[in-house]
Amino acid sequence: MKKATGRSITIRDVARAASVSVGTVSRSLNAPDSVRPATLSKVRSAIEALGFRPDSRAQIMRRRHTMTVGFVVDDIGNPLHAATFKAVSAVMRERGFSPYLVNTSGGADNEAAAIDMLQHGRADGVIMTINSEQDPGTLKRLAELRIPSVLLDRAIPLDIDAVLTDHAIGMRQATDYLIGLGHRRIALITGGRDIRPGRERVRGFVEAFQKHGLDVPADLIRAQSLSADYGFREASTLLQREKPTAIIAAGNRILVGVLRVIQQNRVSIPGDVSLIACDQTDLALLYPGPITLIDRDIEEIGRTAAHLLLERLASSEERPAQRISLPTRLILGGSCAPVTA
Amino acid sequence: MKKATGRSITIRDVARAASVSVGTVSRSLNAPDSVRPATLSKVRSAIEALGFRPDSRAQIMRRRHTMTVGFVVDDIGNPLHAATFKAVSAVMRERGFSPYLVNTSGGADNEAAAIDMLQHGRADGVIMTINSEQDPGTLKRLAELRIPSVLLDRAIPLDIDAVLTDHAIGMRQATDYLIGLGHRRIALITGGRDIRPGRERVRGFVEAFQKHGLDVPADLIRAQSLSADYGFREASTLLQREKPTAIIAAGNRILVGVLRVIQQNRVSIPGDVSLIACDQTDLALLYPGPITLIDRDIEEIGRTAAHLLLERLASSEERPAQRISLPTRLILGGSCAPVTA
DNA sequence: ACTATGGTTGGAAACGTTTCGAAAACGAGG
DNA sequence: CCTCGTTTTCGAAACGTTTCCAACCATAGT
Repeated sequence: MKKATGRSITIRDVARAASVSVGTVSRSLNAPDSVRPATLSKVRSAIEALGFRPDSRAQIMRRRHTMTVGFVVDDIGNPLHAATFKAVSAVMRERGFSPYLVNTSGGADNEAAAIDMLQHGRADGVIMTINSEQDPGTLKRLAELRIPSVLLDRAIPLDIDAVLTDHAIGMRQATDYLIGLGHRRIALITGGRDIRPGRERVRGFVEAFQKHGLDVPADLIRAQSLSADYGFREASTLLQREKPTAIIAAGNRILVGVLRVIQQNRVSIPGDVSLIACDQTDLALLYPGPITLIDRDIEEIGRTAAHLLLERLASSEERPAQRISLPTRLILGGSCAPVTA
Repeated sequence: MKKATGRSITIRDVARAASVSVGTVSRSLNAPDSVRPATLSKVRSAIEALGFRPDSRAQIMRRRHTMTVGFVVDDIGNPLHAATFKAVSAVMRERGFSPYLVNTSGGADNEAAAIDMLQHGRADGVIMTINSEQDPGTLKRLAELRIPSVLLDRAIPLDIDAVLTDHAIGMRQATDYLIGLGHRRIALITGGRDIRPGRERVRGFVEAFQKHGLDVPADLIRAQSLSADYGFREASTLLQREKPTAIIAAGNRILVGVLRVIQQNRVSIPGDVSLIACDQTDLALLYPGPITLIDRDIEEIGRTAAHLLLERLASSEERPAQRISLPTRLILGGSCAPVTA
């Protein structure tokens, strides 16, 4: 249990102790087969004796890669991001990479900073969910990104790999289902149209009504933010004034807000209003009973992103960006009922 | 939008372009005041023209620090860890550090690997929740850790800073409250005694009974794992066989499992059984109504850990490890009722 | 005995930055 | 015009590895 001594032991110290050259020590570490057993054991015991551990700063500097990949999200409090990261981590670790996560707390500045920090030698690749899809600064930075990257659920006009979810189709299905139950006044609460999931969900929602030749309840569409607060606010005013017969809480944080309103006002689900959520979170699965939801396979999203990145990492040859789109599926819970009126 | 060219631009290229020395370029970057305005602008425009960006690999190698701190957890799917990390991040970022998170998925091996990777030059400091509190290998590695570190909610016989929660007191209070309501057959489900929170919670639970001169319902104590599955299993058998009048689900993942049982078996809360949870998660706040819970200030835990680490980071002088203990408080929800019998 | 041959080893260069001592440039005071 | 003290700049060394090339050493083949 020695104190942290000033200078640390270098490969040179080991070389001297084992009376071999630095090159040999290095090779003993990285290609043990290329050094004679006798020499190897001399080196090994010197390493042991001195307690030498290679300085990864220097290693990273010399070999031009870090064997780490970054995962950038706006809010790790979102269980979806956490699950995705875990899936990514599993694949990456298996292939010898150390994955780590950076939380930007949203904000174009923070996202830019995160990209910057990863940019030059902190990570070999990056998987990210960028919120400032439109921010010119961010876009520029992404364009100039020199390491392989994969975007999650975002589509930007750049040559970058992406793993997407078919939100439009999923939403159309869900809306369709509600319409089939006789609902017409269906409210949709979701994220802003400036970011892909919001845009696509609104599109699917609208398409479902159009397919049936029905008027789109445009006044019931609230698409501005994925936050719990937004969900709370919009659900409050909707339930108070517009009285929809069904609500689609499209975003797992939004669901938290919506459920808060439902709980506070003792709204009965599905008695007073039908409810559809997105993604299997603890809350959606457990609430009073399981909520009907638009689900997707988060694990697969993570794995797909990881593999996409690994491909790029492996072969340095250029190839056009890939966009892989994964489906959703509707899981029926107990939160929807036919309209009685 | 230039293609990734083979060799990248170095400080030497800039020096040549601006016809100054490398030293001057370096100083223009790091201490602009020490270079004449005329020279500075020459250098700046050369940098601009060439699109030079310093290679942080080399910077890290040269200056001996990375300005990053690692945050190690076993499961980032746990909302508590996520919240703690966010709090840590906020403080650290403010002070110029880039925090990042590593998920070990539990397992002594993975934890050891994470520590190893941070160890040498990946991070300047580390905040962690180590599950293998007893694992000799892990312990050894922690003892040899050469960078400042803070342990969260873990106490090991080593000279390491730690931020702890007063689980025992919190649990004693909660148990006390239930006893006051007339409960005697109180079940406790929590993590293993080999890890601090489990150990302390059991202690507090036992103390509460002893204080009242009551027999401890030892058969109702289930302390082995903090997982949702464990919560589910134990709640199932408890409700089926032992019929407690109250359950304390001490651990937010455990709560998920317990609620699953409650939902599936249509157990009425607090009609059939009273329930106390730990920590303000979405689920605990919203379930059917807010659950009575043993709460703690996660933000403060994160901030405290961050500050502890910053202190060590700032002054390199040795000082004995600090252990800071933070309180819990009981928040009354609607999940507890007096026993009627 | 002498030369190929193939596996090992030594030593130095390189990676891109920061830093340090010395040299140069500058401005002011005599 | 010279000297002195301050700023500013130069150039090289250093950080701890990896990697490359040349040198070395056996052994086997002739």
